[in-house]
Amino acid sequence: MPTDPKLPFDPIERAASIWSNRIGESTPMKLATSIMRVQQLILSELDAALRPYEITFARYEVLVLISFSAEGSLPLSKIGERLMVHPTSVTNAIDRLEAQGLVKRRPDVADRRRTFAELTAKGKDVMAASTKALMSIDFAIDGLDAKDQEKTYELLKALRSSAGDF
Amino acid sequence: MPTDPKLPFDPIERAASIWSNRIGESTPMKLATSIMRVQQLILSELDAALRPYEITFARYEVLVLISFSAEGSLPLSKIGERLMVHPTSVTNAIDRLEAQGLVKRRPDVADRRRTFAELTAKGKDVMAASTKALMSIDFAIDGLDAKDQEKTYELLKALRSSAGDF
DNA sequence: CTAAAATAGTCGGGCGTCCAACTAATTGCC
DNA sequence: GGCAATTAGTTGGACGCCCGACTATTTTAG
Repeated sequence: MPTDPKLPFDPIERAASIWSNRIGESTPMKLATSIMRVQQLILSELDAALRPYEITFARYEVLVLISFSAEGSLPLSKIGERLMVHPTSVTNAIDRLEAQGLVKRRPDVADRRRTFAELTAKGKDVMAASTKALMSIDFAIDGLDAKDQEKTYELLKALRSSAGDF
Repeated sequence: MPTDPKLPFDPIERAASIWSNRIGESTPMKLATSIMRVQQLILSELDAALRPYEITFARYEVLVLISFSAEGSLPLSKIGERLMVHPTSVTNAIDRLEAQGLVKRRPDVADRRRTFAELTAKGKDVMAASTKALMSIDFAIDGLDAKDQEKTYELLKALRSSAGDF
């Protein structure tokens, strides 16, 4: 496997160093891939627990968020802001939830650009039942004790805030 | 917001407890959502750094993995196994990489079920250049010092292994 | 008071991930 | 040896996420 002589390093060696743990070096890429893998694990568990209710974790979050609101409804933009997802992702989620009869769109008469989303009776039922299901699963996160969970959370919080994520 | 009397708890209160930090309680869901957010942040940074090379981090990982192999090629099944993704994700990634001329499929004459993927010259060039790019970005992970990175990694490793992820 | 800028939401398209189902080929077992 | 079980890869479809572009409305500035 010949190395391009123009390059200031051996690409193979360099790439290998991303994942291999060179003594005394920090290995950000190793951590990055680990985070991605853990995320995949957790999301898969959550989605599996929610499958009987025919919703995903993404949609579950939307349901919970709406039910939180004082008035029982939320403008779509607020949802996107709180969940930190793109506006189009909110449109997509609300589309599906509405098609399932769990959520209803309601225009804002005060500001006609805005649209509220509110739970239907069925939406509230599904939210309650799926919350119960989520509480009872044996969670990957539970592999850590409460103290380590807290420690991990604090480390990730530091990471996020230094990345400008509030 | 009336609560369904059939339910053994107030769904709204219960759901709220997922995210709010009740004193002295472990909050696995809070950690779960934090992990998902961090993953999103990191992946977005990596993909942005790779955009000039017209590849994503998912495809970058495939390139690196193939270049690692002793023979310079890898059966698709091995790629999926190492990256811990579904076989269809590998097919998808290799399809795109092949369409870009970065990878070539080669049938295995010994076992005709299998297909090897190997880098083209262009694939090697892109791998080298994009690796260089990834090395030079200011990474969200760098918000933690080397010691905290290691600590986080160890915590996540414990989490993964207890979830049966090897 | 009007024109420019900002905000809210949607549509179309690209990408990655998974699942179910299917074909082809190889292994294993009786 | 021959048929069942396993393995490798693909196809089609569902979902979530983002981006760019676009419409409609409201704010803001001159």
